[in-house]
Amino acid sequence: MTESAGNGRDAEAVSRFVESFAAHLVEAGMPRMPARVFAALLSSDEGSMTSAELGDQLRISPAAVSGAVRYLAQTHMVSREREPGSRRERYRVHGEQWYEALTNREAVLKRWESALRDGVSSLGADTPAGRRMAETLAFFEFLDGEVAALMARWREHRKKTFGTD
Amino acid sequence: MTESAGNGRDAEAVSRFVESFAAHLVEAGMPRMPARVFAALLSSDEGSMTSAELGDQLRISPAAVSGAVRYLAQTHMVSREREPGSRRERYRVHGEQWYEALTNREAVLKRWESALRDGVSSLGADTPAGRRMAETLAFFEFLDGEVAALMARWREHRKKTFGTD
DNA sequence: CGCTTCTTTCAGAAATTTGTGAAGTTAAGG
DNA sequence: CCTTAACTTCACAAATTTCTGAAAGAAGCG
Repeated sequence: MTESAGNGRDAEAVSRFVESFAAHLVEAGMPRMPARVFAALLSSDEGSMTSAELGDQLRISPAAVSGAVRYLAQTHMVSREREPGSRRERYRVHGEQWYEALTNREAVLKRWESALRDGVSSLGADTPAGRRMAETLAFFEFLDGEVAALMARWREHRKKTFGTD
Repeated sequence: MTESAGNGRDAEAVSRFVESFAAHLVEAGMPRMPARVFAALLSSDEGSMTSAELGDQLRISPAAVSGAVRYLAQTHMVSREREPGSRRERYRVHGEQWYEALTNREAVLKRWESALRDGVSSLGADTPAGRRMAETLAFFEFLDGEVAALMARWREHRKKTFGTD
């Protein structure tokens, strides 16, 4: 049997997956440590781990965990919660909502739109470059509306498929 | 008047916009030089520039232009074209299609799905972590289908708004 | 063919990013 | 309060990335 402890998981395979998944996140622009920590959390059965568990599994210092977790919390990909009656903290992935956060660029889209508006006026609304910028702006505005609707459809779809709501 | 040459553009303002737009791209995960080059191209009236023009405007070496352009070409954000009867090359943004490229993750989505499938089997389809992974996978598969439809709606919307097709 | 103009490659310098150990801070539990 | 467990911050060393100058490589043009 390839399983180590009685935890019902092949630690080797899980670790490989964690690292490979983290690599994808890195490629998508996430810093290395946050990516590894996030992948580890996502692969945990509880969906949450303590700082010590993370440092232990990933072989990184408490400082690295701290930095990674700060990043993840700021970008709303994990939440921190205090273990009652202990100075231990748990970091948790919002179960099925993390990828919603990924697409829920809300604020991000707004910043892009604002930057593009600046562009249109810097370039001149009546120039070819300005028009190109205006069209890009229109695309983002369009996206803005579509994303919300798309996520609504997903929740519907998920409920039908998983019964999870 | 704040315009310098007779080119009808406030070079200062345009440059500021180029740098600020590039900064957004960097934040979104694009390397610095490609981002700056891309922003410059996007802000040009012709939608295309030569290597020399780019190096000149951005104050970077030919080597840097070369590297940036290679990146952009590989990711399909610009195309290279030879100026007929010259060894000069022009780099061009695909007008209104660059942001389609941004969303047209096609291959990217497939890679994620494949990684997630690995995850489900590494974690065990019957474990909590495995189920979480399976649901994420379902989300990406869902996205896959939605993105195409969304872009179709955009083209429709664009035609109505800009008459550009 | 060789000259010339442009682009690419490459090795290395410079800057940036990353992760650590160690000291510092906070808060639980006596 | 004091002790101690846990997390955070900070300065720095190490690794990585980024950009350049220089040299080599194409390709038009005579």
